[in-house]
Amino acid sequence: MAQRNTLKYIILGLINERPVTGYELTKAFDSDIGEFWLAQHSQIYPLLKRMEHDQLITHQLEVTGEKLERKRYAITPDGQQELADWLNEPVTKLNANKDEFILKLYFIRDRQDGRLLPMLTTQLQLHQQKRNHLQDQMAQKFPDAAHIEAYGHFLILQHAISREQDYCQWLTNTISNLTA
Amino acid sequence: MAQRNTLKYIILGLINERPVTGYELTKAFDSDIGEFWLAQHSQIYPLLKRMEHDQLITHQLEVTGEKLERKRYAITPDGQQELADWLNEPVTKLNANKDEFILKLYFIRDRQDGRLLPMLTTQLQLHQQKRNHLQDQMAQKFPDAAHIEAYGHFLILQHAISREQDYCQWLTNTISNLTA
DNA sequence: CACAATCATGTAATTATTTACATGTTTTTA
DNA sequence: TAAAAACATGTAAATAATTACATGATTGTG
Repeated sequence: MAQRNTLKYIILGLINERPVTGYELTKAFDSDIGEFWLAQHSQIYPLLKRMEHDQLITHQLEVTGEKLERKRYAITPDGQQELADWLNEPVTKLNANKDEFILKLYFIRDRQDGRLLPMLTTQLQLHQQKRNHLQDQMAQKFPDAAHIEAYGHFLILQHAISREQDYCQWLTNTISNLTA
Repeated sequence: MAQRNTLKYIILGLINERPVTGYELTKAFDSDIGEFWLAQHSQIYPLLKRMEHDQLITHQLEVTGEKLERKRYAITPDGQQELADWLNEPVTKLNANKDEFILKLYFIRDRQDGRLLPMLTTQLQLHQQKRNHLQDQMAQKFPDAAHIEAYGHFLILQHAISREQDYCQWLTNTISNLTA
């Protein structure tokens, strides 16, 4: 999916919260934000370079120990403007939820097909794991429901949990219909 | 997202059901399968050519009227084998659900932010529309719950509806929390 | 202290995907 | 019957994304 520039805006958003390194940005996709977008370091580093060239961000070198260098990127006013423009632009079309399991399922026409049950149970395990992990994240990051700092972050985590819960429920129902 | 070959397998699966043209394959992504993967004709036609070269499919020319030619592709035994291999290979990792709206939401830290409510209501409308459309599809394609031909197709449509329902519910709850 | 894991940053090659360019036919509708 | 919509198939150029190649430093652990 060559989605127009989305990664650039995610990076702007993350850098806007606080100055970060390419390594930290890469890590961000292991966490909650990774539920809704993915990127590898090999995509991130060249993009940071381009964004700095376009004067959306700047960096400052940091050194740990003798030699280990790190570039900590900060957002510029131009970068903040572009981030704001993106945020203000309404989202009028929905992305496809790419899901390889669902596609395989589509091609299984026979309710009696022996592949169905193992596929569904494997998938249920995966989504239960994911749901549990997200619930742990919620407990860890938002222990006090009365004091939520990053409201958007809270909302998307809540949404991810709800989505996984729904996915698990559908799988569970399907399995029980099948085994009935 | 350069997802390994998924489109190839989707095409094999669709051609396996019945011989189809590139145009029909393109159209398939406007319908239910498009909830879980997307492709344009500019990706499909060259891929069909490559797949025929790899002897996974063959085509037969059809003519309508005087000149309008159409290539109707059929699957070969090699193609069927590759499709079966793909179907039997367990899906062990989940795709990210790319969602640009959710990403924007992530960066809105303040519960009082004026952009929040319009974003949420716009998004609710989109997902309600999608849910309604999918429900219409369900009624049209599977009018008789007792006689379901393509069980996998039925399941993924059910899942898509459930997903949209959950999305709408979450948005509705969020909006009502916000306006309370 | 040796080894493993993690930190840290890049580039190259390949593949996937989108957007734009390009052309012509047939069917439907006003 | 003229125009619009849908049918039908392709290629080219650009962008996005993955996988592999490449290197080295620091920290934690046994």
